[in-house]
Amino acid sequence: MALATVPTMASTPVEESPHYRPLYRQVYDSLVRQIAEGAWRPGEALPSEQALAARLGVSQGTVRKALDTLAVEKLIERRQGKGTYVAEHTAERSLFRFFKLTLPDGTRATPTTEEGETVRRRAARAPELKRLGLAPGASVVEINRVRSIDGSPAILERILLPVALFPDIDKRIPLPNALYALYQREYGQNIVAAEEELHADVARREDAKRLGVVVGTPLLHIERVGIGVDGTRVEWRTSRCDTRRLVYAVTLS
Amino acid sequence: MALATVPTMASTPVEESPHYRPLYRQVYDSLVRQIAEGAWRPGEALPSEQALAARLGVSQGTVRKALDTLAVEKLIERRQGKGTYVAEHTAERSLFRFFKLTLPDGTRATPTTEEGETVRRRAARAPELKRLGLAPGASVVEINRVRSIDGSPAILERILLPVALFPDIDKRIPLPNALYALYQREYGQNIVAAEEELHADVARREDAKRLGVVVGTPLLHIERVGIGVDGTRVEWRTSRCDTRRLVYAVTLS
DNA sequence: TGTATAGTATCTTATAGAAGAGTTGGCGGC
DNA sequence: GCCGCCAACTCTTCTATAAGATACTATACA
Repeated sequence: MALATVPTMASTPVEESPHYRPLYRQVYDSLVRQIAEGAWRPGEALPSEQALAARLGVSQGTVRKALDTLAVEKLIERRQGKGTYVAEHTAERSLFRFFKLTLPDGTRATPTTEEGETVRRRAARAPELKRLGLAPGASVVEINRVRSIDGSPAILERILLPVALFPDIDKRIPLPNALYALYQREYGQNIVAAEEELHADVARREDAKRLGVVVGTPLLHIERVGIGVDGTRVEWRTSRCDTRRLVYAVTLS
Repeated sequence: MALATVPTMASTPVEESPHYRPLYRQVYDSLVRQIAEGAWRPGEALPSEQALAARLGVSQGTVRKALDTLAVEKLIERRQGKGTYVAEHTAERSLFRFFKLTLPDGTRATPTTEEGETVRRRAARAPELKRLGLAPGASVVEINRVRSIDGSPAILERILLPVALFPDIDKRIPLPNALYALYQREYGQNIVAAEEELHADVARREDAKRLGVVVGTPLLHIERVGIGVDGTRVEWRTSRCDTRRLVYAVTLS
C-alpha cells in the first residue's frame, strides 16, 4: 500500500518498485517535505495523528512511527494530551544546540555583538560556491562582527549567506543575537544540522587588534556549514575564538 | 503489569508506584543492565525478540520498542532476518565514532603509534580524581604516546585510566591501535559516549621536540572523558594535535 | 552443484485502550 | 442574575499487543 498523496507510487505495487520504502518512511518523507515547504509555521501545531492518518490513508500507528522519527531529529515536538508542534529556534535553544562554546567553568556563554558590525553584498568566490553548493555567478551576503562575552571581545565571526535565500537581510542591521531564529522566522530557513571543522591558529595583527589580544595568542578557528531540512547548505560561518575565555565543549555519542 | 524479572515492581500495581515506568522502559533498563553486566559478550547475538518477550512476559512489540532505543544508542545492532547483536568496537568503528580528526581533504585518518610509548602506574592527583569521578587514594595508569599520520608525528596523547577498572593494562605494551576495542574485549568497559573540550594552544619546547615542529606552532588541545554504559567515567584522554596535518571535523544535529 | 523450501529472525502495519490536558456545562451559593 | 467549583466530555498523545510481510540461513533434493 502506498500513500494516497504519492500517486507515482500508488500506481504500481510497492513490491515491484525498486525505490520501495516502508509506509511509515513515506509518511516521514511527506511530512519532512511539507515542513520544509512551510505548510505549518514553526511553533504551530500539526494535525493530530488521527487526522494525518485519515488524510494519508494509513493507520494512526504508522503516522506515529513517522512522527517519532521526526521528534528524535528535533524537527517537531510532542506534548501528550496537547499536540505535535513544529520545532522553533528560540534564542535559548539554538544556542544550546549549535553553539558549543562555553565558559571555562562549563556554564553557558551568551555572547553579544559589538558595535561596528558590517553587512555587504557581493559575488561569491570559487571556494564559497563550493562550500555553499551554489551555481557559478551566485551572490552572497557577507557579515562581519565581533562577539563579546561579559562585555569584552572573544570571537571574530564572518558569516556568508546566499542572497537567493536571504534577499534583504543586508537591510536588517543591527542583526539580532539569535540568527538562526531569524533565518527560520523571516526566511523559512530551518537549520537542523551543522558540519564543523576546527583548526588551531594564532592571532595575526588584524585579529589581535579586533580581539584586544597580543599577536601570537592561540585562537580556535571554526568553520561551520549550516544545513537545512532538505539538505540545503544555508550558511557558512567562520569563527575565530580566544579559548582562554571560551572552551569548545561537545558530547559525542 | 510489571516485568516478571523485576519482582520489586511486580508486587505493587504500577499505577500506584511513584517510580512508574512504562513496560518498554523496564525492558530497556533490564537489557541495559544485563549488557553492562556482560550477560552477552560484544558481537554475540541476543535472544530473539520472541524469546525475550516470552522470558519477560511481555509482547514482542514491547521488547522491540526497547531494542529500538538500544539500537539508536548504538548499544546493539540489528540485522533483519538474522538477529540482534551487542555492538562491538571494531578498530574501524571506534575510530569513526569517537575519533573526529580527519585529513585536510576530509578523508579518514588512521593514526599509528610511534616507538617510545610509556605506561606507568601511580596515585591519582586531585584534578584526575575529579575528572574520573574516583575516590581519594585511587590509582591510575598513565599512558603517553606519539601518534603518527603517514609515518610522521601529528598527535601527542596522554591517557589516564583507573587501575580499578584496568588492573593489568600496564603489562600489555605495546598497546593496540584500537584502544576502545581492547577496553571492551579484555576489561568489559564499553565506551558509549565521550565529552570533549577543545582549546587552541601553541607548541612548547617539549611538544615541539616530540612532534617535530617549531616552538609556537598552533596546536589543538583536546580533553576527552570516555563514558561507559552505566555512566562511569572510564578514560581521560588528552590529545595535542598539529592541525596543519589533521582537522577536527564534527557534525552537530 | 545449483535450486527449492522450510524455519526463524526482524520489520511493518493495524487496533484497542490508557493517560494527559483542556473545555464545557451544570449546579449551588451569594 | 452572577460567580466559582467540579464533573463529564472530548481531544490529544502514549502504551501495549497481535498478525502478517520481509529477510536471511541452512538443509534437502535433483
